[in-house]
Amino acid sequence: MTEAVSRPTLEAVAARAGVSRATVSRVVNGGDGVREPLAERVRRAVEELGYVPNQAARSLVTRRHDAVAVVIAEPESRVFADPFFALQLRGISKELTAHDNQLVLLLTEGRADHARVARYLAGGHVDGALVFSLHLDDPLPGLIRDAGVPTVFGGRPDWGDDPGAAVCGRAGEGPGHGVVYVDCDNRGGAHTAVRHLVGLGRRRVAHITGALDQTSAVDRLDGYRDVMADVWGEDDPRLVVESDFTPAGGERAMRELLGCCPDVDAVFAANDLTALGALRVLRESGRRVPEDVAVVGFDDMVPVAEQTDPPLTTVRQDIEEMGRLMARLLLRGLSDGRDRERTAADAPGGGVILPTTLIRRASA
Amino acid sequence: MTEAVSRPTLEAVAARAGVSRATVSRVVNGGDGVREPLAERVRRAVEELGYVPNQAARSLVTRRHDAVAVVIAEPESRVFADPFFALQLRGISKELTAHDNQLVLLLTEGRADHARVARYLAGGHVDGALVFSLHLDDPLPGLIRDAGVPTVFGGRPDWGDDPGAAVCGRAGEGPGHGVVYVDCDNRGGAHTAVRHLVGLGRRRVAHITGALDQTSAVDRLDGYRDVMADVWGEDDPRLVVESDFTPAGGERAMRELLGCCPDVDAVFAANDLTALGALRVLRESGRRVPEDVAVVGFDDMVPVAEQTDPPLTTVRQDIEEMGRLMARLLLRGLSDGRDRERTAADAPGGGVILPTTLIRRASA
DNA sequence: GTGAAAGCGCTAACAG
DNA sequence: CTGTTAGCGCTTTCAC
Repeated sequence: MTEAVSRPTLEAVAARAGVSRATVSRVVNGGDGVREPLAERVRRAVEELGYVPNQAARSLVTRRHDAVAVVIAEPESRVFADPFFALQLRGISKELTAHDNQLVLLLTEGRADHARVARYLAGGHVDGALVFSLHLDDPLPGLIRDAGVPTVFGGRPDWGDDPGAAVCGRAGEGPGHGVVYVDCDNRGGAHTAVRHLVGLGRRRVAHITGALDQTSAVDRLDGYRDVMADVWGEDDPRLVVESDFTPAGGERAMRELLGCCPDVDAVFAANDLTALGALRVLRESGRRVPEDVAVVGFDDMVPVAEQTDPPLTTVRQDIEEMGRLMARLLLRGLSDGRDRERTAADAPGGGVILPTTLIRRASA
Repeated sequence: MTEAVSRPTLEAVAARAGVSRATVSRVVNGGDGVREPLAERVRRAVEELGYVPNQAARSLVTRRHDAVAVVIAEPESRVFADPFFALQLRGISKELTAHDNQLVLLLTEGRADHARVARYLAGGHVDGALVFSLHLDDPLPGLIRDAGVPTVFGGRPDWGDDPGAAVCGRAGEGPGHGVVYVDCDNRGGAHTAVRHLVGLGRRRVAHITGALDQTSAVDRLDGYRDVMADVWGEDDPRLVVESDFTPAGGERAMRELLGCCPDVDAVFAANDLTALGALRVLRESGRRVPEDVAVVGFDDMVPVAEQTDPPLTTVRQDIEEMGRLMARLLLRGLSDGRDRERTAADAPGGGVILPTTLIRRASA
């Protein structure tokens, strides 16, 4: 384990280049207002000494860190079971990197970690935070809001704006005014999925929900109900089975469904993993997909959806883009905040909802 | 997006408690050598003002950051396709959190990012680095070594110590002396897998490799060859098919295998995802598993291995523990380095190899 | 035990 | 344009 070595300081570079510290600082930070011969001398000195600015010293005076915290509340290990989180992170990382910001990852395992995260955020280590508020009763969003750090949420927080916001636009001014979040159009995606099944001539369309303590699951359920009510006036409650976004949960729910409604001819699963479980049970029960029962998923986790038997028709959301967008929104907010003093009135609250698209494969 | 507010300083706390800044500093940092009545006054002032130390100021003088970088080189998106990386991160995060260290995540998408990472590490923003060196020809490990930051590698680097090191102990002094890494016993795990198949009476045991530009894949292949050579003196090269750790790759390889060696009666797949693909092709071809062909995987990604048909027999490695161990080793090295000046001689180089175990399910 | 004083390395007014 | 001068908020000798 190599030992860290002490780095040269601005002072050293200044001495070597025969200029003042201020001049070196100017060159290092863009070089505006330094005449070429001098600037070149400084650059050479920087090069020769292998000078790298000390970020701590810089932050101390600028009060900027060029770092953003990503907070992932993970009471259940489900987050790690599907690649959702990884894709999101990748999108975030790309955007942050493009703007020379670091990504500080804060993983929480439960209540005990909340205080730590709040303290960290309040401690002004980072310029802003990207928070995934996974569960409806999560106290974290509140704590974070109190910490007074610019924040963008991933997924509609339960106290956020109304979910029926304009696709790919700003949501209206709701109770959560001032809250910024990015989500996909869960409700609209569910509409698309269910309408597609209905359009296929299916009459007994069931829904296996996600974990209903997450807004995404609730919104998808609402979307399902919208269409069912629209088409048949009222829905058969037995066609809705609560589950939890996992393959095992999907299996369980599908079994329950076949038990109480053997005439089911279509299933809208809350996500691809759930659909995977449902497909397995359908096969076991001797049903053909899509001939006997059509199945639609949600997410379009490509490695999953393409590999199922038959390949899964699903509602695609661009997860990586969501991550990227969250980061972009945060960084924009930060630079806006720096350009001019911000008043409470122009806080750019609201949600950005990304569109979804139906990917037709063989299962429906 | 809430605006950040300015925090109280040490000075403010000192004023409120009626003591000097030095005293407050002492209390905040453990409180040794401050008499109780005073200390209590300070604590109350801290509480009332909601004081949180400014890390930048602290780092500037202590030269410590209590932060560790995690570098993940990800030229291919495969890293995100399986939960490997997430589990590893979780283990790391737990250990770092327990020691009040932050996790700075550095994701790289290609060569262009290497310089950035090297610069960041050299910039002294973090106390150490945890690096996953995924590919044999990766220049990153070298760059990082040059950056002079204490580092622990995840997975044996190609220029590291010899792979046949003692299980769960320190590896010998090889060419990569001074390099610290954590890996699982890839070769030994392969031995176990292949011996198990042989013990089942299988005579035509094939191996579908992982991406051979990663040491884990090479070591598993070597382990396979060890046993084959041991049992039959020499191996049939057609029984080894190169693949890439993905389900699609596993399918392709399995098809190739069935084409050239239709008499194959066992397959050792380089990981569970590969086994998944192989199982699919075997089923398609009408072969029964394990009756006609026995299959063993590697990793024991539980959500994958338990859900295959039939459930997968596989070599388990404790991924989360690997992450935790990497962090522990790094932190230990860091605190050792602080306690006393370190000489080159006592750099605790070497690898730590975690054991693997065979998990018997139905596929072999 | 406690306080006073001296910086850590850098940026940002302000002069020149 | 360039240099001089003050700190940013904290820790850490060093006196008392």
